[in-house]
Amino acid sequence: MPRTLITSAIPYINGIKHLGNLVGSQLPADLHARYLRARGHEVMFICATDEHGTPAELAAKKAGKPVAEYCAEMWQVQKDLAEGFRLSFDHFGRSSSPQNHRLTQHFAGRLDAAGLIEERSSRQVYSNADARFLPDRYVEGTCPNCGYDRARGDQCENCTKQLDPTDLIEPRSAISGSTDLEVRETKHLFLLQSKLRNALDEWIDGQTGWPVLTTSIAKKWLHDGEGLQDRGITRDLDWGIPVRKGPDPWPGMEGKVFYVWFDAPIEYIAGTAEWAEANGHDDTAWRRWWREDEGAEDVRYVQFMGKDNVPFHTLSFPATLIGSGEPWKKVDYLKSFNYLNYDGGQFSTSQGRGVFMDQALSILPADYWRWWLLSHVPENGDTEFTWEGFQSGVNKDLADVLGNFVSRVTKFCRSKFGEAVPEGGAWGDAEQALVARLSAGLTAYQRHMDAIEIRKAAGELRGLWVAGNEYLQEAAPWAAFKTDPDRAAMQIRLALNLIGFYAVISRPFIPDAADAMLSAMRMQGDGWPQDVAAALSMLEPGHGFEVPDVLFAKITDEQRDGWAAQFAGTRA
RNA sequence: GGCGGUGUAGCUCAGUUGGUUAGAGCAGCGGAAUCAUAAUCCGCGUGUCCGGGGUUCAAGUCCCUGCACCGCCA
Repeated sequence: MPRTLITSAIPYINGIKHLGNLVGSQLPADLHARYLRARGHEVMFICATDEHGTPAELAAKKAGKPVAEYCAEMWQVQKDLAEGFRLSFDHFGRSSSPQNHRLTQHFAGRLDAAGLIEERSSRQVYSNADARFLPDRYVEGTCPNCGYDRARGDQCENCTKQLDPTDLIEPRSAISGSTDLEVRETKHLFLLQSKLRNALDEWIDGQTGWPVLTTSIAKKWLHDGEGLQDRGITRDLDWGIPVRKGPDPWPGMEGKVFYVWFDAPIEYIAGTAEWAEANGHDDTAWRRWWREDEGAEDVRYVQFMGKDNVPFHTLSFPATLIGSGEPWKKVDYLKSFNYLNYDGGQFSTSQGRGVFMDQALSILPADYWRWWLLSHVPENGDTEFTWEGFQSGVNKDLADVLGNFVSRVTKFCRSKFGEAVPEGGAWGDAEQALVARLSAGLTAYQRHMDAIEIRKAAGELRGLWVAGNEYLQEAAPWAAFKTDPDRAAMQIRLALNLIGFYAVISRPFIPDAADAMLSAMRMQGDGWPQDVAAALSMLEPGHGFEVPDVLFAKITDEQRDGWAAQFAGTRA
């Protein structure tokens, strides 16, 4: 059985994600996981929350809660929303887990033993009032260049001049506003990525079939200017994974934690370890996915992420894995996405612009969003979300083409033959032609799904739905019924089978509707169709079914306009 | 400023290694049908493929250049 390891970029903990975040990693990853499971692969699909770093601390402070408590709550919120969108993670972990603590410390220890870590001193701004070091961007002051009084310590947003926090006039803490600041000497660990440049270069050269965008970003960072830079992997914070050398203390690093970007990708591995523990398995259960010397040599590892995450996944994380000197599984295929824009601008978490996951589920079922987002996923360029486009896409594809097909077939059968698959008649040329059409379409669909060409796959799937309507239109069982009831029975028997066929192949996109279709047809729906003719003969005459409720209610113009107005401003 | 991306029908987008009259969905127009969520099916596109040069027997597709928009980096 083929084995596939799938990870989605892990969402940051400080709030509910918007649809742009969802469509850029978790949702396409879920589609792939569901598809491969349906095709009989053994799949391990891991996601988690990314919990460390200053923004989490500040969000917790703003919420008036201890950061650990805040993260625990937000993890639950994000987990529930993921379930609401039917994201089928095998495990949704936390980067703050004990497993990640151990693994992150383990990797740091290995990297140090390999001579890849160096201690360096630097001078950073310390806030006495906040009792903490301030990252550059949390120091505010007046820009020496343009006089803007809210310039940040890394850059002035007004004149875009690159700044050092010590350049600022009248610097103050962005956290407390305190001006009681001083510059202190502090030591940090640096990962000597420069020493791994050749190894990374070789590894990337060995990858075939990666998108040009992915390899070009990696190559640029490897070779541009002075080449790959060494990277600080520790911070002066309380909330994070304490710096340790494996299980041992790291002299001189007391009170410091690892940088969030060092521990976050390791959570992919740790999350799998969390899965094992949660399910009562021992370590071999997760190591067979991650260690090439312990069973992972035949695993295919696919990552999903937005394009902004590509450098970390092509360079930083591989540097950690390669530098460890241990045979950890590295990514085989990296699928990255562009951005989803909202109605002429960007989705924005900080400005609350656009539709957020909780809001989306509060107005429409998950399948509506899944279908539209996946069929418009920004694979080749940025994509635009507009309420008009969403409405027409959903109404046409789901309500008119698929939903109505189910409705017309089941209702016609009920009125003419009753609520059971009718008997009589035999396939003719039209039915054979339909099988040929569906077989070709299914093959194309599978090819696109295998290649993770999501928009093309969605288009092909839609075409298969249309083919059913075309057949029905040409066969016209409502006309045949008057002159040749057996023939009408055969036609409608085929159409009823088609509902089950559609349910199975559409399930990765619209799992709830697919389940409703299967349930109405009283089918299990397990088993991907190997042979279309056989799949369309599964339901025997006499097999009972129900007419389901309307699968997809249409979005009205009033609803559309109301939502457009509701989400035009900022989030309450 | 450096790097990269994008610019194709009213809208959203496909267009593989350059090769016949540039495609799809939606919207629009016309028709068929009436089983169905007023749903479905069929037919209909005179587009400066952003502008300008160039390479070639042949360019939306390659090269140069200009413009517009968008990112990333410094």
